[in-house]
Amino acid sequence: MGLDDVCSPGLVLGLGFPSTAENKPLKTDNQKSRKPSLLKSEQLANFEPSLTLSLSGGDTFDMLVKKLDATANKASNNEPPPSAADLHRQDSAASSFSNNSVKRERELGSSEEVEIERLSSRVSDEDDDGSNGRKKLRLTKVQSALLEESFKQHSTLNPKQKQDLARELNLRPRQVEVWFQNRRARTKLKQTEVDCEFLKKCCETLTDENRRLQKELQELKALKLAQPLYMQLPAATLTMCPSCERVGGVGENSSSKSPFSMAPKPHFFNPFTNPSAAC
DNA sequence: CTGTGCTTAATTCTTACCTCA
DNA sequence: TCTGAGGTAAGAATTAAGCAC
Repeated sequence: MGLDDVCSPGLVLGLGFPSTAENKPLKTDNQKSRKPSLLKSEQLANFEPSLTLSLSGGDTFDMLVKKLDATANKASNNEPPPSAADLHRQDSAASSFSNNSVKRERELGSSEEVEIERLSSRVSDEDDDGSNGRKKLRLTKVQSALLEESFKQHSTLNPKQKQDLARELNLRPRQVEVWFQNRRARTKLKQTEVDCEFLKKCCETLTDENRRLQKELQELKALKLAQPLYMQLPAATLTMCPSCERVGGVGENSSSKSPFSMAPKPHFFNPFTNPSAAC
């Protein structure tokens, strides 16, 4: 791998962002123009150059969609999930419910959402074994897959999307919301790790390059001192600084006839490809 | 069986932004 | 037009359940 492969001239710490607008979340009424900070975080969340959300278990996308459709239909018909294991997990998913907080109540925007919340609460009340410890929900594979699919389409949800997804997954909107929140956090963490690794590599490369150039400089200095004055820098061996494109020594004011003339540099300055640190 | 580390659902607090009086 | 209060959504930090080893 060459230096250019590791560090391109366009190196940006943010690693760039996709230009597509489709990943942007739909704005809610209260979010008509949510501003620079949000856009920035959205972009961070959406930018996953090396992170792909692949389907697990070797399922093709079509297979998954079929499975999800079937599951959604069953959920809407109150049919139990397919396997015994899934049944168990689904049950725990439906029954797990932690304490209602004032804050959560406040979050419930529509009456529909309140109704869903209330129905879900009912389930938990029925299953309540008397302990107040919070039960951890374990999402089924199907639920996770659908959430992932949805996350790929948009990393944030508007209230309607949340409602629909919650209904489809037989979860509370709050649970869908939390899942997306945590998913964004994990994405960001992963991206930070990737960025960190990338920067480490860049740092190592620069260090090596710097060491090499220092060595080269020392050698040139030593060579210069060792040569008699009349032998120093014959015109035919004059070298040109590729960085500033000026000929050092004798050919300084050379015209267009100069054998050392070069075409204008087509690239930006690149610390990884610039061969000379001595000028 | 127990301890440990990891994953992740859930909670709490903070921040940024918006609306409205 | 400016300002402060109140509300909302998202992120950061944290807690804790469940699981594998």
